[in-house]
Amino acid sequence: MRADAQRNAEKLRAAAVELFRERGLQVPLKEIARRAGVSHGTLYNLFGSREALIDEVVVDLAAHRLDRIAEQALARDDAWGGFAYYIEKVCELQAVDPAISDVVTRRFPGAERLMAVCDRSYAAAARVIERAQRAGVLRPDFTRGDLLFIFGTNALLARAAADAAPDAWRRGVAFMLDGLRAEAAHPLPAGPLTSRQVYEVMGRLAGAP
Amino acid sequence: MRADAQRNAEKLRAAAVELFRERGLQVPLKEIARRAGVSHGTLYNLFGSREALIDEVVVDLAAHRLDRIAEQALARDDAWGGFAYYIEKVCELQAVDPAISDVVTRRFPGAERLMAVCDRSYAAAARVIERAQRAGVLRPDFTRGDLLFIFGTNALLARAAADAAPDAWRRGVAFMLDGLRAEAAHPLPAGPLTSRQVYEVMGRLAGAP
DNA sequence: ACTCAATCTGACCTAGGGGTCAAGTTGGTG
DNA sequence: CACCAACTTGACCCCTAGGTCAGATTGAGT
Repeated sequence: MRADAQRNAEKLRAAAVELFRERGLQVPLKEIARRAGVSHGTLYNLFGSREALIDEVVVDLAAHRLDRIAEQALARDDAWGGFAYYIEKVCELQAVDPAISDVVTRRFPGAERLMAVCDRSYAAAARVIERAQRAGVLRPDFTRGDLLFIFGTNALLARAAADAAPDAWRRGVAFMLDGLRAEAAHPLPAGPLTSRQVYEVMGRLAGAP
Repeated sequence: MRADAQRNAEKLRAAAVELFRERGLQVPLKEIARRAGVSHGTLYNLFGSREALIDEVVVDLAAHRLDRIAEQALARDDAWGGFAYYIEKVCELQAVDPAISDVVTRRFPGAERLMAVCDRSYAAAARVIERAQRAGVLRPDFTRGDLLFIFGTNALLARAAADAAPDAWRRGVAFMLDGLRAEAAHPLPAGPLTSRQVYEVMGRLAGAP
């Protein structure tokens, strides 16, 4: 790779990470190129697709932060505190960083590394949930799919409120958490979804056809 | 108004109500014209704007249904049952009818009659909430703004899940309701929003710039 | 049946995003 | 320093959606 290409790739990565974190993973690629000060043709030359760019620029960032949250959640003594910590921190991350919000929420089938991170994070979430359920503090009818829907809707709310009321999401999450405690549980009106269904719904929630 | 114009207006209203209820209030106007079998120019001639079309076609429908739900909620003896009924039924309506979902959610400043319906419905919701709070069954820190956010996020989830899992929204709403009971309440991490903030956020939640 | 205003149509304009590629520019090697 | 492959550019294509308007058409009054 020639030196100028190297430089341009670096400028593009920097611009991409900025814009992704400001406005989410769907920012127009042309705008990234504009901020980087290169032609959008160059962006396509060097990366080929949005997914490839995301894979290079966002994945490690997201992986690191999500792993850390799961780790700290599991490190807490009380299972409920760990569960609540996990949900709150992930939601906070979503509110603060639209890029990560989209990682949690959106399905990008083209971004392989990103999908791997999602899977790992999902597995960690499952551990947090199971621990809380075994301890009898989290309602037993709560599933990983329900967790994803919480994140999915929180992502949308937090983004919508980012300017006008940056903490608005906290109230919704708090209500939800109070409803997830084992002692608050009343029977659910509908059974759990298959992971196929969850996948479908998450895709559409984030703007698929 | 000439007879052919009358006929076309009728065809357009019929097509609009169909498409609005199938896919929400943002369906392309050209598609409505196509289904009505007229040119989109005619649609602009006869109605002028999307808001005007909505005002003619959706408002009464929505008003009637929303009023009925509020009425029946208030007719119930137990305040909690009434509150839960109200939320469940509105959310169900959102799941079943994307047009009404958008009425509840979206701000259409151009549609005067629609805004009036929203206000009336909002006032009815306030009565349901207050009654439940006075009875001590609904947590006292719950506000009308929180209710709108529930509807706003439910609208998005229900629409995303419409095909793959038509009842998915029920679980989320049930968790939420369990968290809204007075006896489930733990202190909230953030204070209530001003109505200005709620208005802003709802606007963006439904896709404003 | 004639006339003309009311009405309809569809080509055309805007703006925006995704994506491609011929032609021009330039890094770096012999 | 000359040369060529690597690289960059921006004009161009696609599409979707909103919106306008000159000219063709047609309802209905006489």
